[in-house]
Amino acid sequence: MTITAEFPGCDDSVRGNLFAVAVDLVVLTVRADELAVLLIKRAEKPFEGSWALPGGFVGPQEDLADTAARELVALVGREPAGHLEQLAGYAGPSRDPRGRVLSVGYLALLPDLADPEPVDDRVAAWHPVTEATGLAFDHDRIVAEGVERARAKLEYTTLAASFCPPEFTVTDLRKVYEAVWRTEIDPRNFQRKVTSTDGFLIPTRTLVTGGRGRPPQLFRRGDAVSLHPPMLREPSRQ
Amino acid sequence: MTITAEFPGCDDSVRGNLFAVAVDLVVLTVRADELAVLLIKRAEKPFEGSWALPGGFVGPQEDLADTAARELVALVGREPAGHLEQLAGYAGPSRDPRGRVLSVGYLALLPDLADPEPVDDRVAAWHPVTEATGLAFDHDRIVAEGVERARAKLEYTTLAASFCPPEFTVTDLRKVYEAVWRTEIDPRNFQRKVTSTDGFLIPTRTLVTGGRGRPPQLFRRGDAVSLHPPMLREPSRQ
DNA sequence: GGCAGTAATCGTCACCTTGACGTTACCGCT
DNA sequence: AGCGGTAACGTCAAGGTGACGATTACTGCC
Repeated sequence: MTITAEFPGCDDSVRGNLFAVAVDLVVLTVRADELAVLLIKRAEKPFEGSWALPGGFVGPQEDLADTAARELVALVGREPAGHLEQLAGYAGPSRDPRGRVLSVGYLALLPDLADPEPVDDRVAAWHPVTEATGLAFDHDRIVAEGVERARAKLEYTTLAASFCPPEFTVTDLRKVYEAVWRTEIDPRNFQRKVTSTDGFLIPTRTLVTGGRGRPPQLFRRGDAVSLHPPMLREPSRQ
Repeated sequence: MTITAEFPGCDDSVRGNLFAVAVDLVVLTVRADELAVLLIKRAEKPFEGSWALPGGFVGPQEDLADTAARELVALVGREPAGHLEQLAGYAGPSRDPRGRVLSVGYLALLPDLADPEPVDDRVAAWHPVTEATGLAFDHDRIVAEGVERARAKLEYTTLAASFCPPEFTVTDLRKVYEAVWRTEIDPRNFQRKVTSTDGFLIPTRTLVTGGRGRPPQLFRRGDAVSLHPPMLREPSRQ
């Protein structure tokens, strides 16, 4: 197949230097009080047998966000309730031994789901991010940047609720923060902060009975997207 | 030129759907108390005569950051003192009529320079961001995202100093914030904030004489990269 | 030199947020 | 009913910030 018909007006250096473009997903969730990333075991070369981010190539009529959404649906089986945003592009000249591949990382934050089904005969599994090292390609770096993006965004957005099911308690939400930041947060101060922030949480006036202790209230996520003022990871040395 | 030799192990859908990859620069500076972006007048189709972001294709052995740095040097003539970071990837199927082109936006924050020289016979000029509309391709959107990134980063980083020359006064720095945020800031509170933040500003103990009023002190930027606690654009309705 | 003008710098105060931590409310269990 | 456990509410001091007054140190003019 020749491609010289394309890119009229561009010189040969462009036509001779084309890229395959893939989208790689950093799908994060909170499982067992730990931040976890969804990985797929590679069944073919290169990096056969290694764990890698799920991903795929961008289709002929697709935009990047389309590809990311399509792959996310393929992974979790349905239109997910969480959050999806672009991370960055990665295009090191030797990042893929098969040829010149540019990957666009996408970050997805999802509620904890059942164990994932195999995708295209490849094993998929959640891994705590602390143990997700030695991945294929440059996926270690992409995971690291995704995790750092998630950590930072919890500070000044309400995205933590994306890790929660449609209805959740304040404690559920606090455990998300504690898992993502790997810190402990005072439950009383946390409750004051999130319930006093306009539009973060909508009380449903229903209680969760059956557990030990005083039954907590259920909340739904509100319309607010940003936290003003933010909730800072490292306190300002007060 | 055939490309079927590349991408062993990938199916034909990959080989038949390759992208040219370009880097587009959103170069921002503060001129005349306004945030301005560096644009180039296109001399060829498509969008002949329109203003566009400076950019170019990624070379065979280049990483994206290499391309961005190379183009920035070509634009401003020398290794610049400011800041350069990746914005995002843009790959809409019809964003370039010549073919499938993925652009990776890079954001550069520079001190105010002399009027730019023409680049490759194309006119280059600073435009206030408020007037930078109707650009070629999807560059309106890329500029908007770059400006928003810059606005957000001034809140919680010391990047505002990237808009300043090596030595600058507190008022210079405040005018950067005011230009980028399009707000007015109380000079006394601003001075207290930036001079009390450890590592933001290093006093040079030299004064600028010749102007009206009390001569201000000159500062250099310090090692700090983040602002803790941040300086928020919209006050928390105090 | 003395004075007004101007801008940088320092100071003050009230308000808000937050960290630390005590107290009360409401459940299941025995 | 008593108890343990968790949720929810209250209290207080410390620190940061907005609003704004006061002071300082220069230039330019008379």
